[in-house]
Amino acid sequence: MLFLPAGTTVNKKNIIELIARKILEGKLKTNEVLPNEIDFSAQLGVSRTMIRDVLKSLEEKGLIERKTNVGTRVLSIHSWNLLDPEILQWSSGILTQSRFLLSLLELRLIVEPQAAALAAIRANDSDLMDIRGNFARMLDVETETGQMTLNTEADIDFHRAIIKASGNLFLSQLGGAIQGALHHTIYLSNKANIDHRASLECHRRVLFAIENRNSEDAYAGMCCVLRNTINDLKLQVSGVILSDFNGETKG
Amino acid sequence: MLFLPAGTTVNKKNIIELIARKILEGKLKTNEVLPNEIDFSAQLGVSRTMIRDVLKSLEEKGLIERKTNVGTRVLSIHSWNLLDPEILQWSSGILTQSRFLLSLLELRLIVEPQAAALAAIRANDSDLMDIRGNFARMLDVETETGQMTLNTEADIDFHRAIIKASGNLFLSQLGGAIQGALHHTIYLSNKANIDHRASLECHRRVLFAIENRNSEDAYAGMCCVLRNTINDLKLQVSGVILSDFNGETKG
DNA sequence: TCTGTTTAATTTGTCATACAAATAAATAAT
DNA sequence: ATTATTTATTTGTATGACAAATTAAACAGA
Repeated sequence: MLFLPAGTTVNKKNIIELIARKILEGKLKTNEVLPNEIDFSAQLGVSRTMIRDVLKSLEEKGLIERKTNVGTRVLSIHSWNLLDPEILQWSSGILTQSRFLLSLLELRLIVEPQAAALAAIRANDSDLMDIRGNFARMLDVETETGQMTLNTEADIDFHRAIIKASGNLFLSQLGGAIQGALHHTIYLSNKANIDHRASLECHRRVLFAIENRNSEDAYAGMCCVLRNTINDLKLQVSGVILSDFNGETKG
Repeated sequence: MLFLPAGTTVNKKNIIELIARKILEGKLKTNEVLPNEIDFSAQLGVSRTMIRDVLKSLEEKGLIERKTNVGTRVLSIHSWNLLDPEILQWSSGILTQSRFLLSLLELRLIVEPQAAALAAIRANDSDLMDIRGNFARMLDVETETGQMTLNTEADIDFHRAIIKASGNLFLSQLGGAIQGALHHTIYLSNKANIDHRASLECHRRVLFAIENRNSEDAYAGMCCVLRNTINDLKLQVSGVILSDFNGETKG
């Protein structure tokens, strides 16, 4: 039985998110069969039409599969469309699991330095203004404790602006996908309660490199930024990019 | 007025593909408004229910946007979910446009060498068997003209197996997305009617490197493979990864 | 004539119901 | 026991009606 949290308005978006989160968090397990459409709609107090719309959305995201006379089955993580921005946004619950989080950081390590290098080559005036502006906003910090903290939203926008400036259609899409995840890694990083002076300097280095059309340094600077993030998260990583997941075996 | 090609059965999948291709090929231009649901369903001879299902799919892929009393508007390429495997598969028509094709090759240059390096570290026995098997299949060539050609499907599977062996959840997803595109670049490459002996040797180098757990060489080998592809396509590329798109300006 | 408000028209969104198609499970026939 | 047939269940499609949202038109007032 699934229920919307009290006070939540019953609409399509909320129902989709409710079910999606249950699946992503593992409350609804792989191969588990959901109620049939009639019962399901009755349980949630909506029409079958709406439930079908909801299930269609979840199906397109690779979370479920529907078959006549079988019903709606939950698919495994290998079928999930992890790059879907909404999926990432709803994945806060599983982002602490190392396999997932490390895969994500690994992706960032692969993509973002190259994106920064390309941005150094291709960024136009508008792109530069965006990147510069977001860097400036990062400094708007409330120094309550005197410790150096950064503006999370500006940090995210900074990374996004660089990916956009890379001028690559597919990287831009990944940027959209990474955004939700960035939010969480940065959040976790901030929660780790670490002084971000070093990180800020790396960010500045990236900005300068892009402004000076120095793609090698942009690449190196972005590596530095990400290495800082990894250190902040106290994750054990090594190897070419990131080595094996702390001895975890693959699925 | 949209019509399905003669002989095509009228079902959801075909209608989705029909409209999607029209949008991807530019026959339906950005901001263009499609017929309302009633008229549209009448034109295609299906129910409004089905048209709504079709439009919902297209909406989730970022191709269109629906608004009350405005109708269904075609969105610009920046909203398209380019990483969706189906979108890539249907994009054959625009894959010859340099901006799109180069963005794609660039993505492969960024992702695949790193994936090969990771595969060298993490591939298990099953992964190795897959990679080895696909390489072997590449050699099953019909040497009609005596010229060296490769088995396209095996080639694709080879790349896919490596990305899968990287053990990274997100790279695997990209692999699925890249697959359709791989098909086309390899197709174009084959059409270029070039001797693939050199390319095959690079592939072999990647296989050996992964088998010997030599990630640096796996990385270098994959770069070699891709550089071959780029040469085959006779594309002008330079710079850190790939330089500016032959003087094209960004949008 | 211009401006702001109200009204009407259009289009998507939701609901209810009925039936078709597909498929798994139960049953009967050999 | 095996195979074919029937039956039941579940999703898929069709239809018609109304709700909700939003644009466009009509209109009133200055």
